[in-house]
Amino acid sequence: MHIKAVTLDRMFHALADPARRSMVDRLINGPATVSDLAKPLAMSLPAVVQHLAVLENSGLVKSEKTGRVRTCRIEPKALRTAEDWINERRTLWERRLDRLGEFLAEMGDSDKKLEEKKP
Amino acid sequence: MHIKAVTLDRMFHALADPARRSMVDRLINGPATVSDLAKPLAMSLPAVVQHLAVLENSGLVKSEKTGRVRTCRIEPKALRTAEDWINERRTLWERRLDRLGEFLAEMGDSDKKLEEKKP
DNA sequence: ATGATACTTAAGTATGTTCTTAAGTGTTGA
DNA sequence: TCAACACTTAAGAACATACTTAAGTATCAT
Repeated sequence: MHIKAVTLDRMFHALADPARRSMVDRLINGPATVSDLAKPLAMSLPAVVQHLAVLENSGLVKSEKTGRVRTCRIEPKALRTAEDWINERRTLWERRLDRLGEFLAEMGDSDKKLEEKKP
Repeated sequence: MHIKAVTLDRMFHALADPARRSMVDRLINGPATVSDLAKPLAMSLPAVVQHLAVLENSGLVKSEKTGRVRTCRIEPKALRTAEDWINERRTLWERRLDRLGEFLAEMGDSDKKLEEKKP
C-alpha cells in the first residue's frame, strides 16, 4: 500500500531531531507524562511540549490528559510506516542488483567490467 | 552498534522532503545525472542541486563528476542505518510487550484490566 | 481556601530551510 | 572557434523551526 507523502514528511521530520528521538526512546519503555519526557532534556518545558506536538502531528505519539497530567504513549504502527518506506526501497534496490547480476551472467564472464563494481 | 545522533539527524531530515524522496526513488533504479534527477521535478536546477547536497551530506547519495556530467548513485548502506534505528525501537517495543504479557499471566486472568489494552 | 503541581498559551527572537533569479565555469560537438 | 550544454555559485526573499521567558489555567493535597 502506498503512503501519503505528507505523512512521510511529518514522520521523518519528527525523527530528525535528537530531542524528539530521545522522547521516542523513553516512550518505548512505556507511557510517560510530559514532565517525565522533559526531565532528561536540557530545555524548558514549553519547548518539550512543542516537540511533543510535532511527534503527535506525525502520528508517532498519542497522548491524553487525565486530571492535570498528560500521559503519552507511542503508536508503534506509525513507526512501522517509516520502516516500510525504507524497506521497500532497499528491496527494490536488491531486486535491481539481482537483475543486473543475471544480465551479466548471460553476457558470459569475459566482459564483466561494464559499469558497476560489486555491492 | 550505536549510530551518531548527527548522522540520524541528517538522514531523517534528508528523507523528510518529497523532492528528495523522489530523487532517492529515481536512484533506486540505477545511477542518474543531475539533469535526470531534475527532469520530473517542478523546480529550478539550482534547487535540485541543493537537495542533492542535502542527500550527499546525509550519506544517502554519492556523486562524482566526469567531464561536465555529475553522476549520482545511492549508498544503500546508509538507508540501512535509518532502517536499523527504527527496527531497534520496534524490537524493544515488542520485547516490552512480551514482558508485560508474562507479568499479566503470572498475576492470573482475574484482574487483567490494569493499564493497557491489547496492542 | 491556598499553595504547589502540571501543564498551557502567547509572543518574541535567532536561526535554518527552500526556493528563486542572475551570472559564472568548465566541457563538448560542429 | 564558438555556441550549446551541464552544471555551479551567489545572493536574496519567504517561510518554517527551535528555542526562550512570562503569564495563565486547571487540578490536587492540605
